[in-house]
Amino acid sequence: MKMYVGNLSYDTTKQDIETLFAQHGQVTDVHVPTDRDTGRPRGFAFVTMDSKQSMDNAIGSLDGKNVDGRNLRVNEARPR
DNA sequence: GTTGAGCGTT
Repeated sequence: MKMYVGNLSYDTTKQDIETLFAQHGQVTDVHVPTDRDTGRPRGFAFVTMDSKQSMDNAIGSLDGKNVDGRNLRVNEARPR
């Protein structure tokens, strides 16, 4: 139950994401990768939820949502 | 600014 959250503002934190997604289902994990060289957020994140239902619900409600001046992109994550 | 790490040879 992993999904990709892209087009994030660099001001959006892990905490912000967790709060957003928790409103649509049970969030089990949030990961915000930072650039290995610059230490800067990369502008996207990964959220894991407890079920596909939660995931679909969150995607349907949050994809395209304007947060911090940017429209979120939410969909199922690709394999790493 | 669009698909995760870190160690250090998988």
